[in-house]
This record gives sequence, structure tokens and C-alpha cells, in this order.
Amino acid sequence: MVTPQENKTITIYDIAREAGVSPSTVSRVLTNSANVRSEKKEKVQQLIKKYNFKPNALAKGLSDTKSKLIGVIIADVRNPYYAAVFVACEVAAKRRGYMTLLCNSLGDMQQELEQMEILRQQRVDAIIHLGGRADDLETNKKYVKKVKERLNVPLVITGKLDGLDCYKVQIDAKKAAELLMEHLIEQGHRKIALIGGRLDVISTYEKYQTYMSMVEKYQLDFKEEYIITGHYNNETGYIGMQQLIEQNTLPTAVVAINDYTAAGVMRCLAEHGYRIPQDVAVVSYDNTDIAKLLMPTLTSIDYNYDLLGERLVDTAIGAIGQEEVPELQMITPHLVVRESSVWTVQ
Amino acid sequence: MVTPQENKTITIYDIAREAGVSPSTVSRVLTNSANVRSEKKEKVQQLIKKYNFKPNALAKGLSDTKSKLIGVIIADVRNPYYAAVFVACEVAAKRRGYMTLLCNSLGDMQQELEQMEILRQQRVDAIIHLGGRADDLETNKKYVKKVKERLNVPLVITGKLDGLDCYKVQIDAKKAAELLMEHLIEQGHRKIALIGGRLDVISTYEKYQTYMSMVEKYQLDFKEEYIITGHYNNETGYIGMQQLIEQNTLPTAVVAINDYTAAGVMRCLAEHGYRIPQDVAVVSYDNTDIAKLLMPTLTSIDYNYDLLGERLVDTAIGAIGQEEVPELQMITPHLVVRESSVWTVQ
DNA sequence: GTGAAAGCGCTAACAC
DNA sequence: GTGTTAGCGCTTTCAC
Repeated sequence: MVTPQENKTITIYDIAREAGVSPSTVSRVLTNSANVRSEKKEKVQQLIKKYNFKPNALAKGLSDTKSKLIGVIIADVRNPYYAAVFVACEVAAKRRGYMTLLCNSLGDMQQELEQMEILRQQRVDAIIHLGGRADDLETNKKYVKKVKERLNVPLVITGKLDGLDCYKVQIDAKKAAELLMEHLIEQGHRKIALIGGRLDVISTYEKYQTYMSMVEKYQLDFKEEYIITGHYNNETGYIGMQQLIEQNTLPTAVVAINDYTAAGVMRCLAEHGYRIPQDVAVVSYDNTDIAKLLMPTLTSIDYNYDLLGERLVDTAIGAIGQEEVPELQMITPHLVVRESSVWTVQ
Repeated sequence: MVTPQENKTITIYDIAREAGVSPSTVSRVLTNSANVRSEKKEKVQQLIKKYNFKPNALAKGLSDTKSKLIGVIIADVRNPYYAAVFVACEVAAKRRGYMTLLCNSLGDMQQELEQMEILRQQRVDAIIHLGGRADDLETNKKYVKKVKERLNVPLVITGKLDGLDCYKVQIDAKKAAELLMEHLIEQGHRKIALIGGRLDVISTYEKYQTYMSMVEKYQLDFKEEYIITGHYNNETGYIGMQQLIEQNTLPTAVVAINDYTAAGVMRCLAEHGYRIPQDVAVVSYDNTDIAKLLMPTLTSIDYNYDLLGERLVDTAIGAIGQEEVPELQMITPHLVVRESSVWTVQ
């Protein structure tokens, strides 16, 4: 049998004893919270190194009521969008001396609430919540009520939650949709379809709205059939595209709700013998790894995940420290043009 | 400014006072560690519900020296392989009353060591480490030495670490390679190339070895040029395939080290006008989401991520509880056949 | 079956 | 500057 190495866990008291000082002095050099005579300080530091001493985070957290933990509830880290945001959060948090505690809610409200409880139990100092209830177009009253009752730490989201004091770091969905539409219009497209996503998700709804106003503004050829909602996956893209083809309402360009959906759209087009982008151009949101793997490579909207993660974390930490933090911040997306929408790219 | 809701955090003492019992009694009903007269028990439980009381995990952990946290160090959760394993671990851990604390090492040894320290500081009860040093073919002595000195909780890995007591839940790489090779051989292939991966990674090396013995066993047409190592990404696949084409050593089938690499291989083939699988078949390991998105869809080896995650976690928890846990366990992979290797599969 | 008390390892007044 | 003391919120003997 394998037995864990028995490295006696040493405490602040052990250090203090051997250094000939009091535990508080050790604590002081640990936290740098007060001046300590340099000889003692050095002695202590030397012992800390010698024993590779790391203060017990549980005890520290219990004592000063700060766990230095930020809870992150996301829909699903297996989705590359959330994975990118999470890693960015982790990096940003680490840089500021925090750890992240990740929970995958799988978009389920019960899980979201339960995970919030668990995070509360772990005494996280703040919670970042992406996806699920935090991105609904219509705020779920019951959810807000429960959260309000239970949560006593700052909450940061990318969507909105009416009637709840929380911080928002949003991606400018309007801008994102405009970039895509203007790009397509520049390429001469006037028949543009929208595939995938649910209109009860705020960012999706905003993209839809922006689309409609662009249709108006540029007097595009519009058909009801061009709007196909659904999920955020491959199948939705495939089925949606199939529908357009079968209905004889083929557009010259498709805006997919994300890269997964775009992949489905592209497969369907290919199977039916349509060339991309010559016959139908395809573009999408999120610019995940997938965009570079597809053939042709996919034009997509990038959100600057590093910046998004940093903003989320900075906002959380600012709020923890009772700083004056803006309630609403915006991330400006940008367009990454690839083969699926332009003939002559690289 | 947004202020966090001031929900007074209530403690075991508050419950005790209102219930007219002692804190220990509350603790007893909380942990179910001793019999409590049912009236008192009910009274306490009722108050717990009333106030939605959740015991402070920090205090509990400090007191009983069990954090109920499992640290998970992986190379990069943005890689769908690791994302799948992590989510499986999270689910399995949750089912058993544990939380997971995720760290992305990005394959860097310094980070791995640092994260191990941080996890130690958080008093995790066990660590699961995937990728990086825990998957080296040649164990890094320095790494093992440091870990040995520092770690005092069970360690579970999928690779190997010589000279370190730890638990291993391995994927049967030999079996995986055999499945792929036999599948290709059945399809009549005798010129099979290997693209991507580093031979200093144990699983990759084992796949390479198995390949060589299959070449021997089935007397396949072998060329040195058929072995192309590199990274685990798209580019490696593209460049590797290009090399085979330019050298005039085109095989009839390619085994890519993962789905990313396969995507690169497929792109290169497509750009050169080769049909998949008619001219060249492509197969790979990991069976991530990507396999279903590519065109044609990709034949790949699946590892049963749920089972893998469960085994990792069960092993960790067993070891925490000082149970007799097998030092080495094997996960049997299986083949998922798709379009990229067979003509008639839809 | 239940309460009192000590202790987990740290921080933070408060004195000196 | 530095030590003493009192918590932080639980669990766990140890009596009764």
C-alpha cells in the first residue's frame, strides 16, 4: 500500500519557538503587517524557508474572515468559451493572490443555487457567475430572491439580474453583431440568416435585435425564415441550415451563434455541395479554437478573453475591498476575419 | 455603489442558543456523529433550515483537519481532453461530498510545484495531477524530490512517477493503439503513419511502441518517415502531413496523436486534393467534441471520461480514508468509428 | 444523551 | 517593536 509521506505539518508556533520570538511576530513577518526588527525578521524568514512553511489557509481564513477564494460558477468548462474565460480568471486571480473555485452548473438553476451554497460554505470572498440564470433575458424572480436571501458576498456577472445588486462586466453584443453584419454587407451580402441560440438568453437576444436594426438600416433582403433559433451546438447549425435549403430560402451568408453551430452549418452546406464562402459565407461568435480547425477556417468575433477574465476578477476583488467599482463595464469585441467569409484571405 | 447584502452569518452557537441546547449537540446533529434525543434533533434541524445555516467549512476543516477538498492540477482545461476529465472528477467528487480545486499548470514544472504548494496551503485532502511532470516517460528526479519533501497527502496520477509513492489510474495506451491499428489493418491499410506527440510523454511513447510491434506482427510496410513527432496541436498535424506529401512517402492511413492534430492532418490532405478516407484514412486519440465537428467526422479512441474521473476521485478518497486502494488501475479505451476511416459509415 | 472545555492555526487588538 | 490574550467556528474528548 502507498502511504502518504509523513511530513509533520509545522505551524507558526514551531517557527516562533525555534526563532525565539512570539507567534505574533511570526505572523507579522508573514503578513508584513507591522515592523519587525530585521534580525528577528531574517531569522524567521530563514526558518520559514528551512521548513518550507506555508501558513494554514483554513486557519488564516477563519481568523481574518477572508478566504482569498473567488468562486466561479459557469455553465460548462467543456465549452471552450467558458474554458477560456475561466483560465483567464484563474490567471488574473492568482496574480492578485486569490484562488478560484470552479463549479459547473450545466445551466441548471438548482445546481446554480446549490453551488452558491457550497461556495458560501467555503467562505469564498466573491462569486463570478456566467451562464444559466445570470444570462437570462428575463430575470428569474425566484432565483434572485434566493440569491438575495443567501448571498453575502459580491457577485459579478456578464449578463444581468434585475433587482439584485451585483456587478456586470458585459461583452458589447450590439457591437459584436454590428461587426459581423457590416463585414458581410461589405462583402456584398444582402440575404443574411441567423442560426442558433435562444432568444431568452440576453446576449443572443441583443444580437438578434441588432440584426433586425441592421436589416432596417441597410435595407437588406429579409425573410422570416432567416431567423432560426435553437441550441448552441453543432446539431442546431446542421438542422437550421438544412431547413433553409429545403425551404428554398438559401441566404448568401449565415451568422451562427457560436463556433459549434457554425461547424454544423458548414457541414450541411458541404454535404449539399455548396461552397463556402463562394455560395454561402459563414461567420460566428466566440472565436474559440474550433474556428481555426474548421475548413474553411471560420471568421468569428473575439472577445479578448484575457481582458474579460481580468475585469471580472478585478471587479470582484475591488468589491471585496469595498472599493468604488463601476457597476457596469463593457468589453469591446473585435472581428477576426478568416476564410469562411472572404475569398482571398491568406 | 453596490453593497453586498448583509445577511448576518449565523453560527452553531446561534442555533444552539435558540434551540436551548449546547453547541456540541448542534455539532452532533450536523455530523450525525452521536445519538441525540429526537426532540432536540428535530428542533435543531428545524432551526438549521429556518436560517439556512451552513457550517463554516474553514472552521470545520481547521477543527477536524479535513478540508473535503481535492486539488486537481491539469495541464490546461482549455484542452477538451482535460476539460472532460475535470468535469468528470468534479461530478464524482461532489457525489461523495468533496469539492475540487482546479489549477492549470500549462505543463510548466515551476507552476506544478507552486500549485502543489498552494493546494497544500489550502489543506486539500488529496491531489490529482494530470499532464506535465506526472506524464513524463522519464521521471524528473528533481520534481519527485520536491514533491516528496513537500507533499503529505495522497497523490493520484494517470502517468507514472518513479520513486514516488502514488496511485495510478492509467488509460491502457497499448490497447488504444492496438484498436486503432487493427481497425486500419482490417480496412486493408499497410502503410500507416504516426503524426504528433512527444516521445518523452509516456502515453505517446507507449502508443509508438505498440505501433512498432504491430508493424512487426502484421508485417506492415514501414518507413522511418512514417514517424513524425511534434506537439499536440493543429500545426503539428498540418506540417507533419505536408512533410509526408513532399517527401513522396504518402501513407494510406494516418494515426494522429489527438483530435487537434488530426484536424491539421485533414486540412493538409484536403488542400492537396486528397480525399479522406478514400486516398488517406485519418484516425486519432481522445474522441473530444472536435471529432464530431470535422469533415469527414473523425474516427477516434474514447476513454470513457466519466469512468476515468470517477476512478481518479474514488482512488483519492479511498487513500484519504486510509483504505486499501489498488496502486494501479487500468481504464480500457474503445474505438469510435466515424467517416474518416471507413467509406460507408454515415 | 448532553454539556463544558480544550484545541485546530492563525490574526488582531491591547498592553508594555 | 513585541508578547499576551482573545477570538474566528467548528469538533471532540471527557465527565456526568
